[in-house]
Amino acid sequence: MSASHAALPTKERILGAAEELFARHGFEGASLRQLTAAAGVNLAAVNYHFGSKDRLIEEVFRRRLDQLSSRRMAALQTVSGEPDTTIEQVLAAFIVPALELSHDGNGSLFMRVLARAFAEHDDTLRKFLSENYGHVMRQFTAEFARLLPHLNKEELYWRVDLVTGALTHAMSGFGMIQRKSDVTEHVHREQTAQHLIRFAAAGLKSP
Amino acid sequence: MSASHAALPTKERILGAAEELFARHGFEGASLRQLTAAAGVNLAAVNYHFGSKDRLIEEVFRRRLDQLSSRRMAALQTVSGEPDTTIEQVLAAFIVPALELSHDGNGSLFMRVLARAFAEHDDTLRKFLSENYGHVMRQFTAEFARLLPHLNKEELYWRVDLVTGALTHAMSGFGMIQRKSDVTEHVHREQTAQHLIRFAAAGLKSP
DNA sequence: CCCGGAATCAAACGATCGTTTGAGCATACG
DNA sequence: CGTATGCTCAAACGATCGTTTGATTCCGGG
Repeated sequence: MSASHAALPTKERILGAAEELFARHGFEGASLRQLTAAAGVNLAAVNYHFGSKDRLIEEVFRRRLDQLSSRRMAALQTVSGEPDTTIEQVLAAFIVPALELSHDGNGSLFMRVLARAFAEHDDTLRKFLSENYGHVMRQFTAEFARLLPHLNKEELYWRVDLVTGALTHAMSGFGMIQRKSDVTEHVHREQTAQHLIRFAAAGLKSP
Repeated sequence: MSASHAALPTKERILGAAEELFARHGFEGASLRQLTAAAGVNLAAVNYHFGSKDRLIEEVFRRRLDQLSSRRMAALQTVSGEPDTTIEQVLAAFIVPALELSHDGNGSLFMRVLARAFAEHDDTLRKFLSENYGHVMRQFTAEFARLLPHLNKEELYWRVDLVTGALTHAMSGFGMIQRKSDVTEHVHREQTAQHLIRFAAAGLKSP
């Protein structure tokens, strides 16, 4: 039934199963025995290919965040710095790549993994995220600062922070909003993006 | 050093230590041995007083959520149903009690516990929260519906959901916003409430 | 053909988990 | 005084955790 038992190499199968089980049971809650069983590989394969469980966790993040960050930066480049750039365009550059991530593979589960990582307050993990992907947030914040010159630094940071909270919440599927069976996933993703962008833009623009 | 070794009864000491360690290490990450050691009680005391770790977790929620919910409902009663009720008033009734929770005891840690509970996607816990405290969210949503009659049901649900995400994010101390040393905690709490209310009100009112 | 490094495997390691047990202690009531 | 009752304690239970080991299988280059 599960397609992950296909001809994929062992490393990829472990990463896929890890993403799913970390999202479902957390980093401490998902054991390597559950994980390797789901991936259809031997228990020792994790330590052989990744060295330890912690390094496996890092790889799960790296695989998804590398493409997410580059897509976000690329999208931001095409709209930023212009005289007619809009808040909505910058928000779209931030949001749409994240929603698209849930298109391929089990990417949607990764947003739940990410939300968990935030909730866990794990200093090691936060440092890893900040060091490797902090420049993306800084770039977006700089563009928001340009488009909202009337906001002082503190106000701006607050609002960007609240936007991030709303996005993380929505993208990780916390809330009550679920896709109805009569809309395709593609349509649902576009609706989600529109709701997010409209809400966040209003909050950011508030005088 | 830790004040929790005072004359408090065993049950209270366990609940206090549990709140702190669950916030810091998660429900699965915090062991009963760490927990009872921090509380200065015997390992078996948890199972004696609470029956199991799961029931202890429920009690941690019940203790804080009972007062949070009743304070929210009381605050809502004083402003709802009037012809001149404002969105900001309803938001304040929702937000301020949560921020005040972090005033007494280690209540601030509880918001992190709550954020974790959302992130964990634990069905048992979500069912418990929904059954015992779902009526609060429903009451607030009904009042928002009255004040925003131009929004259809789906739009309203989306926006309330995004507001909840922003609040949870901010109140659990995810983001970069930290209290500066030159402002008292009381002032910081008022500033936080103002930022939250302004941002959320703008998002809700967006046409 | 054969050999050598990569990969997989079953099995075991010590540590730690939540829970249970039964003896010991306290305080209050007849 | 004797004895219940509520609570605490050290110790042990079986289960499960991440990790390591050493043997076995697989496969391409000399």
